[in-house]
Amino acid sequence: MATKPDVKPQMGRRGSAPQTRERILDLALELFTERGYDATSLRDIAERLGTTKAALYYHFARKEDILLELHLRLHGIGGEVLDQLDAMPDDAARAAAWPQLIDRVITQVAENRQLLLLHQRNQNALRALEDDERHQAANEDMEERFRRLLANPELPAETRMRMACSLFAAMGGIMAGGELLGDIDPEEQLGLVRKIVSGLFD
Amino acid sequence: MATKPDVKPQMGRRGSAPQTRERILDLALELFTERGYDATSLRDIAERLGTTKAALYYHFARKEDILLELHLRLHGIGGEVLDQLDAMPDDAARAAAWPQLIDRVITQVAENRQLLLLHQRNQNALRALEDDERHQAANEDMEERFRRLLANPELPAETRMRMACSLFAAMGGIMAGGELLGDIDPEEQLGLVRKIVSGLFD
DNA sequence: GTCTATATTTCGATAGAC
DNA sequence: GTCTATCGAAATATAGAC
Repeated sequence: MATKPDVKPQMGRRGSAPQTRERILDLALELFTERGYDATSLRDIAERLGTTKAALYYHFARKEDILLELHLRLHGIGGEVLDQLDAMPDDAARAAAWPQLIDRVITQVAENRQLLLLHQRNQNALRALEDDERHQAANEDMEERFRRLLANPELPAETRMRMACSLFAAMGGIMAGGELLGDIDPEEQLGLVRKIVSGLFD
Repeated sequence: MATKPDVKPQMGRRGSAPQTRERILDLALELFTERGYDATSLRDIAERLGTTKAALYYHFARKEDILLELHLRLHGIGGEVLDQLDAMPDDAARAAAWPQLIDRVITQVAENRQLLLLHQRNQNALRALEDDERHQAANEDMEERFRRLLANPELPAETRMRMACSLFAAMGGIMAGGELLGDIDPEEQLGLVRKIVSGLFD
């Protein structure tokens, strides 16, 4: 019940190998996104990292914990935007503020593209993680909170659908732009998405 | 090289157990979508189907083949729409016809929601399938053909981004509507999405 | 902190009876 | 067409030396 029952390695005193944990996470993020969590073995990670499976187990007790830590980074992303949402009196006010919210979401999505790719391509593994104990707290991820808002039956149907469509248009446009519109300047892409999506609220 | 090198069981003459293959596919579609292809073992499928792993291997030589067959159903969906696209002279004409195309896509998506969920939640497994021989033909799935069109650098950037955003808004709205807007009549949902997305082309 | 070696489990796939 | 039984490979995870 203590706050920190197991102290993690975190960082060694000197420059020994303090950032190994980070290197594992970065590589895992890359591999989990491009071939999927289930299809990525610890052996894959260890090999490409130039170490062994056992070394990974020094830093993470279970394979799940690697994905879990990446999931926590994901939680951090929407925090600012969602706290802003929670501060509003009711869902009607939230719906009214939607256009400004989408604008911030676009920024956040563009800045955290790879983490969102991880989420998008490993929805199943992440959901299994949430069902799997020791994860109750901080379970409030962006998706779930959006879901709750859109599910409110007291808002007009058209309002709700418009919120959903604009969210998908914004996220999809930014996410897909990276691969499909590679010849277009990223900043220009952001501007285009903002302009196009804003057209949904006239 | 023959057209049908291996004759599949298909259907037994009488009512013996002709639809076993279909039952496997239906259950696999359900399990693959809700827990993922990699996380679904043949034992899982066999158990919930009330049979054994070995029985599955009579109908499908490899686990991959089950996913492959479901993938083929997916190919069939967009065919009509995409043939219509191919019949046009150039990408500029295709871009001009985009609003009508989105309208048909909305219909198709709504009618094949679960298959599209399978695709969305198993992108990695499906991509691995395509790299994995004996799948060269019919490799023209909807996604790839859309991708090619949107990647054409000769179209104006805004046109391309508008196409992308409208596609995501339409697909996302329909797909998410099933879970988020369950209290709203599905037909009304379709109408709302059509109306909202059409606002992107004014 | 990282290694070698191994335990343990599970999965995909096969063999052969019925 | 379906079963029992089993093989072989690969994965997660652990033990213990350094």
